[in-house]
Amino acid sequence: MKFSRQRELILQTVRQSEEHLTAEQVYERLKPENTTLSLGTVYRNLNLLAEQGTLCRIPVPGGADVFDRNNDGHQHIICRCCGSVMDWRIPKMEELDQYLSELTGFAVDRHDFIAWGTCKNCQN
Amino acid sequence: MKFSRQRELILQTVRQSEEHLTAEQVYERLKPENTTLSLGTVYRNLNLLAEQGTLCRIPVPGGADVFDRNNDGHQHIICRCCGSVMDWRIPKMEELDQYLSELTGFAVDRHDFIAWGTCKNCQN
DNA sequence: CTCCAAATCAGTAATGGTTCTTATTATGGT
DNA sequence: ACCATAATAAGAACCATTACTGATTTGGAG
Repeated sequence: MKFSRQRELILQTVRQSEEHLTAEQVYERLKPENTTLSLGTVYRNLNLLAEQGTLCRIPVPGGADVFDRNNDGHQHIICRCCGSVMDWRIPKMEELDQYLSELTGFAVDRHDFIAWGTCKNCQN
Repeated sequence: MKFSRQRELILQTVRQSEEHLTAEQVYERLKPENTTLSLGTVYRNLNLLAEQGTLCRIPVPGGADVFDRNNDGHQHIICRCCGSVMDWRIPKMEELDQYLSELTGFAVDRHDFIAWGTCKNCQN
């Protein structure tokens, strides 16, 4: 894998963000100072980094997927109202893959868990 | 909600299927004998039935959502290889929403859980 | 049964997120 | 400096899904 300025910028953008970002958001943040950057490049690199395990791609039913700097096993809670994505580490959750493999015969290697609700802010 | 022949056909198709079906698959099964049926109608009715709780819509990252006749709390395991979707009931999983609500401050009302792996058939 | 408003429909256009294609440019080893 | 390879920008293509349109069906009231 060759070094590329774009890939570095994209990785740093996700790493430096407190929130989870969509590809579009990464693009918008970088575009002003990198006028030739293209959205396709953002997607390609985010996918590469996710496959390689550097980042984590979180599928969001009904919306654009978001990318997370943390790749350790944790789960996500999405606010129906404002769309914010919160991380939460649910104990015993990693053991589930093993548990499911034994019981179902599937060779389970990962899972997506998304809880839906209303965040504290939006409850007011 | 008024009675409609189309809605009834769509519901029966999902109910009678052993597998989980995409909207497209429901459409393909009904189209031959219902030549004027349109895909939009299938989507609209599947959504209605899902909102109403009669069916369950399962989001499939990277593919078309599937619909399930069972709406009781259970989880899904998808084969990366053949795409088949298996149901599995994971104990204690319903309690998670309550658990998360207490800990995170979100008012959690549901969750999606999808495990990814290789089914027994495809392992050979 | 007939009339009518509301629900539903078929057909099709539009949307949005994402990937693919193509021709061009950057990278890093020799 | 040269060259094969990787990466890029730009935009077209793709796919699942929804939105829009004007026509049709439904079920209750008279």
